[in-house]
Amino acid sequence: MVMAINLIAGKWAIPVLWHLLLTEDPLRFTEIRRRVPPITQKELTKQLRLFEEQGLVIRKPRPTVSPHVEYEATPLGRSFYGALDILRLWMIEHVDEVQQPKIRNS
Amino acid sequence: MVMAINLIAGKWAIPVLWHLLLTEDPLRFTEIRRRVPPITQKELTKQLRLFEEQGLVIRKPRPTVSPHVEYEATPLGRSFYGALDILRLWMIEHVDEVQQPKIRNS
DNA sequence: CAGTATCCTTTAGGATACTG
DNA sequence: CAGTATCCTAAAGGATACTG
Repeated sequence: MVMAINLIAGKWAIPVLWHLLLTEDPLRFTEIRRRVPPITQKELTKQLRLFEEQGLVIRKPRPTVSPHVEYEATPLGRSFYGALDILRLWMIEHVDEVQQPKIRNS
Repeated sequence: MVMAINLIAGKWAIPVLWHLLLTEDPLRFTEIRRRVPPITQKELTKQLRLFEEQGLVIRKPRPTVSPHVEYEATPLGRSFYGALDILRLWMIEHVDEVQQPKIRNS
């Protein structure tokens, strides 16, 4: 459980993965960046490398005339859709009941 | 979705919440610590305060002869059980497919 | 276009000592 | 027993400049 949560920990993990799960098609680096503002190049690169290492996402360089790189969820990545969707539904149902902590104390 | 994940982000959030969800009974501070090693007093206090602020857990001081404090999941906290269980089941099913990243790069 | 490299600030979290 | 307070280190993450 903790391991599963670690996959989607980090500020940008869910937004990035979610966009890759919402489409059948691969997305280009720049396109992901456009859909997940305001993520920086550094953080997007880091997150994609991490997903790739973990096997949730596959990287596909396209050495065409206008060279670019596409990213796509693997079957393992796609198997995570249900868990994310449960979290999404829980949030929709309970968002109003959750109190926002003044400071995430320290 | 991101909001839901933030509730259970942090190193000790899931272990602490899970133990409170697995029992009907309130748990004492020291009992939680015993079940979630090796959490420090500081981190357990911080996490419980955070859950309390968010409305997932309720704090019940018992001013008895041997004074102590009990913690219990609220109905809102208990409503999170399903989401955590999905993550648990996903992990059980896919733990072997996930590659451990060498370094959680930076 | 899709990255690296570097510098910097903020936050998380551990260790330890102390207290009503 | 159930905390605070303090100090410290490590990790996360932002900003910016550079590159094959």
